[in-house]
Formats: sequence, C-alpha cells, structure tokens
Amino acid sequence: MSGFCVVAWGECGLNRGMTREYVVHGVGGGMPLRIDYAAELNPQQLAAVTAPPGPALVLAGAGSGKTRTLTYRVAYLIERGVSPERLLLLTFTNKAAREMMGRVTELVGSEPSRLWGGTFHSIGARVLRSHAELLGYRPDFTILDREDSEALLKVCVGAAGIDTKSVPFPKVEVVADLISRGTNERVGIGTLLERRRTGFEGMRGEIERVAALYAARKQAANVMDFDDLLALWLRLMDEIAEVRERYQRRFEFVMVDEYQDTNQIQSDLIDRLVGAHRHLMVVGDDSQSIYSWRGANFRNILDFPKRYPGAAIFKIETNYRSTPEILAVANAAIAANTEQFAKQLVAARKSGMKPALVPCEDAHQQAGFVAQRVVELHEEGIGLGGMAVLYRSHFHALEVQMEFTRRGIPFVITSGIRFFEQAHIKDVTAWLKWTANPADELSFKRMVLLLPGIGPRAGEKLWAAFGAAHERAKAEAGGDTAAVAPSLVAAGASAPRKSAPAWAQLTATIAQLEDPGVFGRPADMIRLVLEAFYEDYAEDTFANAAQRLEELNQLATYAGQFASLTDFLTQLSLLNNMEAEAEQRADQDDEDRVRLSTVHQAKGLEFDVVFAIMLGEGLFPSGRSLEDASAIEEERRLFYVTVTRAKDELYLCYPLLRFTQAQGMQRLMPSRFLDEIRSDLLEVWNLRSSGLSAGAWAVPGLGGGQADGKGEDPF
DNA sequence: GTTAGGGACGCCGGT
DNA sequence: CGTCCCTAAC
Repeated sequence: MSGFCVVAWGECGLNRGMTREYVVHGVGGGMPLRIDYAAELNPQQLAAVTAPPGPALVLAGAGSGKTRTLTYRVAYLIERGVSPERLLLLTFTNKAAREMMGRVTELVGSEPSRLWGGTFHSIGARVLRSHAELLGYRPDFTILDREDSEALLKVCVGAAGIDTKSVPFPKVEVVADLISRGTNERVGIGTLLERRRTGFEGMRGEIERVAALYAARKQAANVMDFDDLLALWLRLMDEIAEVRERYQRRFEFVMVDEYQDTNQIQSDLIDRLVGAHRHLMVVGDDSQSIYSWRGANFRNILDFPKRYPGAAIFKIETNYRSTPEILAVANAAIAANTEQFAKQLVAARKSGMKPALVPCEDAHQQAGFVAQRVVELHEEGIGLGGMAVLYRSHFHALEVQMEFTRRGIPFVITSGIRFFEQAHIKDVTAWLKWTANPADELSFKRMVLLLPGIGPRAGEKLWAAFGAAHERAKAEAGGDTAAVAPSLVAAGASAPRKSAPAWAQLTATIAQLEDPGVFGRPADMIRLVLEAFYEDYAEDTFANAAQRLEELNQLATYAGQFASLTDFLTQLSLLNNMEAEAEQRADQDDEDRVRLSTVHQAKGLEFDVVFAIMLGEGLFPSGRSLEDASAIEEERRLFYVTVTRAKDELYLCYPLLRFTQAQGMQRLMPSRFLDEIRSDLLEVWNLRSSGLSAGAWAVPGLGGGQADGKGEDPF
C-alpha cells in the first residue's frame, strides 16, 4: 500500500478526550485537501462544513447554499479520510437525493459508490431487504402504493366483521390516514381520535382491530406500505441489537437534509442510527416546514439543541439567490408567523425589479397574463426553463395549461395524476410484481381481474385455489421455490368456464415470465406482457389505447436500466412521475420549457422568474386551513417557500372572480398573505379589463406598456 | 356472478 | 371533470 493518511479529531464537542482515526486507502500520506474550502464557501458555510464531529444544527435560510454546505461537508469528510461507506446522507425527497449525490460526485471527482444517500424511505427499503427475515418478511417483498394499501384496508374492514352500512364507521381513506398518522407521529389511534374530535372516538377498538388485521395481511402477502419502510426499519433497530450496532458502527457520520420536515418516526430513526457517537449534522430551515399534514413536526428542528445537548449551531443567512426586492417580500411574508427561530436573510445580490402584484379578473385573464409575460420575457432572452408557474393545488393550473397549449408555449407540468398510479401502468406491473412475489394477493387479483368473465368473486376463488395448489407444489418440490405457473394451471380448474382460453393464455405468459432467461429483466418482462396479453386488452378497453401503449413502451425502456426486477419495482414504488421523468432525461438538457408545479414539488428549486398564481383566500391559503391558526402558519411558510424560489422576477397573481360548479361565479378575496406585505414593497400591475393583448398592462420600468389605471384600486 | 351505465360527490400536499 | 358507488341488465 502506497500509504494512508490518518486524521485525528479529538478534543471537540462532546467527544472531548476521544480520539478517532480514519484511514483512507490508496492516497499518498498527508494528502493536502484538494478543495479550497475557504475560497469556495463563505465564512458561515465554511464553519459548518469544517465543523468538528458531534451533533450540529445548521440553520440555513432559503437560497443560502444549504445543498452546497451539505455536499461540501460530505466532500470534506471524505478528504479528511473518512471512508464514503461510513457516511449516510438522508434527504426528504428523491429529487434532493439525486441532486446531492450528483454534486458530491462532481466535487469528489469520482462517484463514491459506497456512500449511502437517499430518502428515508429508499434507505429503509434498502436496509429491510437485507434483514426482512428477522421481521417475518422475505427479502423480495413488494411495496404498496396508497391505492393498494387502501384496497387492502378495505378488505380488512370487511374481514373485521364491521358492517359499515349499519354502524357509523370512518371511510377507508380516513382509517388509512389514522393508521398512517399514528405510525408517523408514533401515537396511538385513540389519541388521534380524541385530538380530531371526529365523532368516531367510540370506534377506537374496531379501528385498532382493523389496523392489526391490516398489519397481519401485509405480512402474509409479503408486502409493505410506505410507512412500513420507516416503522419496520425502526423496529429492526430497536429490537435487534445486532442490527442496531451494525448500522451504528457502519454510519459514523449521519447527515440529514430538510430536517424541519422530519416527523417523529424519522427523528427517532435518526437518534437510533447515530446512537452514542452522535456524529450528526442536520440542516434545515424552520420557516420552510411544509409537511405537517404528514406528521412533520418543525419542533424537531427547534428542539434539536435540547435533544442533542452540546450541539453546535450554525446559522447561514446570506442569500445568494434572490434580489433584495424579492427578499424583502419574503421577509415580510414570513414575519407574521409567531413560531420560528429568529433569523435575518441578508441579500448578497444587487438590486433588481420590484415584485409585481397582478390582480386579474378571473383565472382566464390570469392565464392570459402569465402566457403573455412568458412570451415577452422569452423574447428578452430569458430561457423558458428559467421560468415557473407555482400554485397551491394541482387543479389551479388548469387555465394556464390550456392557455400555454393554445399558444404553443412549451411547458412541463408536475402532473396531479401520477404516472405510476394510472390503471394501465398498474395493470402491467401487477404481472411483474406478482411473479416477483407470488404471495402478493393484491397483484394477483389485479392481474386475473383483467380477464373476461372474472370479477371479484372468481378472483377470490382463484386466489384460494392457487394458494392450495402452490402449497402442494412446494411440498412436493421439498422447498420454497416451486415454479408458480404449474400451480396456476391447477387453479384454473376453478375459473369460470368461459374464461378458460384467457386463463390458458395467462398461465402460458406467466410461465414465460418465470423463464430464467426473462425473469429478472424487467424491460423484457414488460414487453412480454404487452405482446402476450395487454396490447389486445388495451385496444378493447381504452379509447386512448394507442397513447397508453406508448406509455407502456416508455416504461419498458425505462425498465431497461435496471439489472434486477426487485430494483425496478422498488424504484417504481418510491419514485413519482416527475422524478422518473427527470431521471430518464437526466443527461439531456433540452429543458427549455416553463415549469408548472405545486409549491410542494418546487421546494428546493429556483427560477429566474416565478409566477405565483391563484393567490386568493380559500385557494392559497387553502380553504381547509382557514379555521386553524397553525394551519395558516403552515400555509404562510408555504407562501414563503413560493416567494423564495424566485431569483430575478416575481409576479404575484390572483383572480378577483372564481367559478365553482357549486356556487357559480364568486367574488374572491385576495390572499391575506398579500395584505401582509407592505404595499411599497410591491408594484401593482393593472391589466386592462377588456382582455389581453401585447402591452395591455402597465409595465413599470420596462416601458412596454402604458401606465393607464396604474395605482387604481382593483376593487 | 359479471359488466355496463347512470347518478352523486368532491377538490390540498408526498414517500 | 373524474372518480366512485350503486343499480339494473347480460
């Protein structure tokens, strides 16, 4: 060995007196740090990046280089001699994980392949694959999406003998939510019921019984839902000392991004992962906590210093992203919130355009304005990829979508319907899921219900018949690995007579899928299902069969990059549409399209120009939050996130009228968040009420329009 | 027992 | 506007 460098860190933090040595192989002794940290980071960032081991809280305001700090921290640790496999980098979204890993790769020069980085859920899946047996699962478990888990839960409500018609019982969605919240917040269902006062307090016992049945069913089917990826991971760490010690030893440095979005189970997981060594760095911004509805508790970040006594605290407050004008609006927007760390974002950039306040008559005029302005800005040389339209809810984008389509403005939308949750995608993947995990009852039923003449009833019978046949086959084979196709043939005896030809086709297809030459190659498996069965089925079933088949072909192409079936299926379950798309075209940068996105999905992104639309009371803040002070505070944080996405230009738009099918045309109050901004921080742009054409509005400072009606009260 | 068609209803957000 | 549930016909 040519040499190794030893890094000793002692005398620091709570590890006073404890000296650790890290060895990196294959580099010359005493290798100097390749990256000039002091030159590439500001003093606040540098302090965090070079922080001594031990607990550290980094409070990084919007646009202050949070990701930069975290990636440099990883690079720094690696350069200091910490082996990449000793690091764990947890993020909240797949997007953040991908970005972070990409930047680390760039910085360090080559991909630190043994560095573990990803979302809590994906890391959980990874850990559980290795230890599933310890929890009564097999390593080939499949993952339920929301739809699947609600379907299973529905079965459990029935199995619990609850007659939902004669007894008032919450809907499955509500039961699912209760179970999920209970898991994520680590509280009992009774507590949740009392907290919500929904009137179902008396149903506590029944709901708990359903929850227990649901857990048992999942285990029997060898499937996990999203929450299990966290809950079972934590159980593993809590109950099995060997596993706990193994991961605590392995991950000597744990880093967590977006810590303000962690919920109880996630912060417990973090505690369990770092154990006694406490080399934990968490990064976040309490003002950007926007996931309380799924149990995120920004108290986690507020209380971090209490939870980890002696934690070093770093504040990074220089904002490099936005103009001072935009930052002033951001600071004004968040000021009304009472519960937050005091912090002051300091602008680093020079002055720019004052953010625009754009009252519109209705959503249609608003869409016209956005489209028109996009075209103008594009002509001024701003790339379409640098522009975004942000909104509270998916359906707010409808008019803008139509207007962009009409005018031929290229855009990408983070669609409300998830690609992987569409019927045709789920139909085909059910075949793959079931061959990967023949215990998966839901996938089996989805698959067989596609056949003509087979409904829920026949599906149930076939499932039972298959189970019996397969048990026999396994016993005869003397193991656990009998092929499933022969058992399917046997089960076919209980299929309705008229479905016999289809059943023969299905068993033949499954036999082919099981063939070692095909099994485990997801792209080939998808194509096989398409050819053998689904193309015909789609033609007969869907009006837009051609489009759906095209999407399935795309799915096959996407699947081509996966070496194993399990990897592919896991990825399918954990990635949403947009992320999969982003992965697919990661190398092409033909991204010259305006982005239409919910604020939630735009978190962590930045754009030259941001159009925030539908800023009306009941839309943003959403109607459901109006009665609840803490919900309003969360909406306000969401608004803060919206504003801080903008680098150069920000347009705050709202319609004065809103059409709902329930109440027809209604007057809409502008969002309270707009009222909270001092009026001199914004420039009012008045659109002509007669509709839109080029230059139809006052464009302060751009000379593009006439200043007619400027300053006029829009009401 | 299955499927097709009509009527009611809801509509935040994401792993 | 689409989904879901219920009912009536195949």
